[in-house]
Amino acid sequence: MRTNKALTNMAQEIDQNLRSIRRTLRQPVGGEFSRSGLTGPQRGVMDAVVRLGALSLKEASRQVGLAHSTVSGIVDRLERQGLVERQADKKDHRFTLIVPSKVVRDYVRNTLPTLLTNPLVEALQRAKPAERRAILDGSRILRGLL
Amino acid sequence: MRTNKALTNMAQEIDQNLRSIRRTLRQPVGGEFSRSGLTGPQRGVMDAVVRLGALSLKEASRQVGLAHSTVSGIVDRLERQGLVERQADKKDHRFTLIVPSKVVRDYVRNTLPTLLTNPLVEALQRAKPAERRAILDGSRILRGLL
DNA sequence: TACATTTATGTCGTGTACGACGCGTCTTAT
DNA sequence: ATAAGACGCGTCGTACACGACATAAATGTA
Repeated sequence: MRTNKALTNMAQEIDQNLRSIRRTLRQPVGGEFSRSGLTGPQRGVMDAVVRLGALSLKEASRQVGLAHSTVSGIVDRLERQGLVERQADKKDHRFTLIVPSKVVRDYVRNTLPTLLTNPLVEALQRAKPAERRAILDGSRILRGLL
Repeated sequence: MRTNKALTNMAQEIDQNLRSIRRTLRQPVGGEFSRSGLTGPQRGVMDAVVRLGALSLKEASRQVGLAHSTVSGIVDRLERQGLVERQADKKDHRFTLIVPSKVVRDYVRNTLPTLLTNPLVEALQRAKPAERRAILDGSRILRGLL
């Protein structure tokens, strides 16, 4: 089976690439806001919280595509850094609303646009249109196959 | 900036796709060998160990593309399951050789080819040639840009 | 109304994943 | 020959990441 050998090699390279990509994206970014050293997932949650103003854990989990238990931990750490607060929902006591802290609200009020400094977005900006398509298509196809 | 908005959306979808892919690949696979429930990374290390017979932690780390501290932990767990053993290198005492346990050696002796059941390889087998290229290219380009 | 079911959180256990640090070991320059 | 540096490994602290479970609250049903 010559084909299988080739596929195995291809799989190996794809695996390496994915790992490398993931590692880079997980890195804390140094963009104005994240002076405090936000990690990738933390930035994702902060982004959703700022964008939507206030959201439940469930909703946050949906927004970032992670299990609610994972997001719960991330919010724990963001809370410890004073970037978000947890509030019980007045209407439905099952919900915990995650809201940006005063510091963050003030910051965003003054310098909104800076939030977009995401390594992935930056990479896409550097990319040629054809490259963007290639990346998007590749990720879509692989995901579909799995 | 209309372009930025589009890029942000694209980044978001790519991020989702990558996450979904990663999640699937990390899943324990159910293929003969992994009756004991090996996880993805564990399978990766086992694969390298079986393929090369014996290798240092450094080499294993290079093979799977993970930090040595990460691989050390993985080997810990494989060791606990009796799948590999650690041996001090006779020549150079700095090295720890990771070798397959007797059980594994016997198993491999009898049914070698079954090792290749990797979800990524399976996905590639299902894929059309053009799709394979798309996946490979996409991952290469994105990695290059980061 | 009383009770079962659903729903949203939180917590726990396990397994990655990394960088920093310390220790023992080898190599090399003096 | 030995002191200085490089090297490999193990461990620690931190942060994901998930599923399973427990809890509390809302909703549906008899």
